[in-house]
Amino acid sequence: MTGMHDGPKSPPTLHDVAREAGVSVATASRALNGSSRNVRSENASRVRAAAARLGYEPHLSAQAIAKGSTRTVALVVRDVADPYFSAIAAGVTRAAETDRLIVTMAVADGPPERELEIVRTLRGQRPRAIIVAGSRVDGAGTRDALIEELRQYRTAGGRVILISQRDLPFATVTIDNRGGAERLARALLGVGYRRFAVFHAPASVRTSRDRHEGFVAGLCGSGVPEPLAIETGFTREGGYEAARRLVERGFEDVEAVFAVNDVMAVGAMTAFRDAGVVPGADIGVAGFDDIASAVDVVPALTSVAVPLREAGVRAVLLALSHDEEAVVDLPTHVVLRASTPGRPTR
Amino acid sequence: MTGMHDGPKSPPTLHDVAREAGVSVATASRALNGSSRNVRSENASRVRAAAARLGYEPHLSAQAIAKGSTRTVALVVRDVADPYFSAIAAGVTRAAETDRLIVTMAVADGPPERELEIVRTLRGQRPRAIIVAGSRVDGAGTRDALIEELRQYRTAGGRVILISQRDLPFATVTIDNRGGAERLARALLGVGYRRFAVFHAPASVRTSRDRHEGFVAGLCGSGVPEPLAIETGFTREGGYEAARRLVERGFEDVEAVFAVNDVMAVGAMTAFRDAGVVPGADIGVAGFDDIASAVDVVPALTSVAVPLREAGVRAVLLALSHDEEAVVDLPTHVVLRASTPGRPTR
DNA sequence: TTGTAGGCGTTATCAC
DNA sequence: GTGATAACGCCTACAA
Repeated sequence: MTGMHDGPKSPPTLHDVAREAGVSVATASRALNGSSRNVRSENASRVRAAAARLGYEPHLSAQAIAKGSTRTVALVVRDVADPYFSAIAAGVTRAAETDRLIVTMAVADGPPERELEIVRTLRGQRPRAIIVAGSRVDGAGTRDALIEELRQYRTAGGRVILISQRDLPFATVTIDNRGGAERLARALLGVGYRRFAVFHAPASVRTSRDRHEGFVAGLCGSGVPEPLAIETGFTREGGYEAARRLVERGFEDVEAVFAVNDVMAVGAMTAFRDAGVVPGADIGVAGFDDIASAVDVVPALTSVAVPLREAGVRAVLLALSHDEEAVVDLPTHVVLRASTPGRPTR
Repeated sequence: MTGMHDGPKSPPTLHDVAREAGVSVATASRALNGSSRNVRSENASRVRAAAARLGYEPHLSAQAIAKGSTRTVALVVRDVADPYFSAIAAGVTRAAETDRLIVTMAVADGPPERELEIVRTLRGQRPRAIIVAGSRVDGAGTRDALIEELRQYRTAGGRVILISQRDLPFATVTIDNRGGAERLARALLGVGYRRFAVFHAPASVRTSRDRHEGFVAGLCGSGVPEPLAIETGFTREGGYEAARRLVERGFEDVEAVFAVNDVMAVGAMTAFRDAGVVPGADIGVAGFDDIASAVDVVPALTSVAVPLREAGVRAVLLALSHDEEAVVDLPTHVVLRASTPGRPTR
């Protein structure tokens, strides 16, 4: 019996491995991680064997401080559970894995100041890159502070990648929100709708604003009236609420609604149904994002497909590149489905 | 002009802060992190001011190696984009934030060996805890290796938390899959269904097996025939596929199907519709998990609600506790909706 | 209360 | 090729 109460044995160190293999730490280090070639192959295998026997795993923090750099990428999202962000996160983790990067995740839901605070503490990790998805960098006074914080991080050698619109001096993966919404408007005009409502979030949500503006732009010159704008939350409940309000107001001739994202659109469809209005038949509904469930909802939701996963992947690629202000533009495309069967052009 | 090509200035260190404040590193360290009280308040504020001026942020890796412990929690999931896992992840990040923990995320989709490999490299981070959600620890030969790996990690002072079934000697957050499925079966019997099909994943997926078994158990003694079991993938496509097969086989009298998770159920409903079979009316459909969209799908999906977010929160709490094999049992409850309006008991 | 010095686990620089 | 040894940025006795 070797002792019944050993307590937490601390993990084996490189030192232990070296001793076990009968070589110096330097050699052990080289055999396991270093530029490999310069160690006698017999010793190399001795070391590897010893490492395996001991269950040695290099202490990443120690490596980080010795090498002066980490293999960590920090991802900031507003809500992991939201399909929009989780799709991006999936892309990020996927790409990170192939490049042996570690992904740390921070959630910035609270107020905008919170986002600033998060980025600040994130810097403590000394990540190779900070990827900010869907920030409300737009928000008032904190905006400048956040930019300053990110800039400082960058001059300290970090990479900043934004997934949003290209309006900040950082590498950015943009999603063609404006263009997509514009094309969606044209497509809806094409199937005969003439009178629209737009369910949008407050103007501080840049994504919402861009999609809204794009939609209006797409209607331009068609001679149809300005769409009815209803402001609400950027969430499923927001969409539900807005639809309820539209019903209460008696529709005001609206034939189709464009909700600036799919979860809002889905919420709206449910609200319509709850009010006895049949989406698709009584009123057209379109969203944006083309989330997975768009196709399983009834009627299937017309939307604008956004390569979210791809955005995550590209963000990591940008993180690895060295182009400080590179911009990757991701296309979006309209997907017409049963929720907008169209109206006869009278 | 101070030089136009400064290059990446490395981030300020505690040393810099100390110098700027005119004190020793030790004092600076104490003022910023240490037991605080024992430093003259004037010096303390000097240091804090200097830190703020320089934009200093402590190097977490350095702290980790100096203190011999991190504030990191590693989360292993099978797919971030899956609402099941993203809900758990949301809970984990939420709880981690209130405890100022850093969450790193790893995705274990590939083969089971991949999971082993991931846990191994995760150990390199020396995280306080490794939380494994929905692992297929069941899978054959790698199972023992994985257990051994986790055990090793634990004896090295790490905490292991599993979110799954309680069949491994580690702290576990359990979800009452069996019980939930059992009660679901009874509820469906209660509204009059008598002939069932179960869409389930291969037996190696423990969650699927438990729900399947629970459902069968719930039927027990009611005199209804053994449900028709159709094996398929644990995904939306799997559900679609299974439904298609059931339709092809002419239903064999099946009045309601139980898909072992909601995304499968949703896929199944779409498949039924595509085949001209109206879910709810022509055939009952029930799922498990009660994902957010269950209520927006048509007809609204009968399901078993699982406190996924809560599971994530509790996992972090367990990570902070010191009970090595604690078990937290999370209840599930049946939610009957329009997808199972019931059949007359003839 | 403050500073000095040693140590944490690695890597990198030098001699050998 | 290999082995001492000095970093890396921080914390923490210990001493002053």
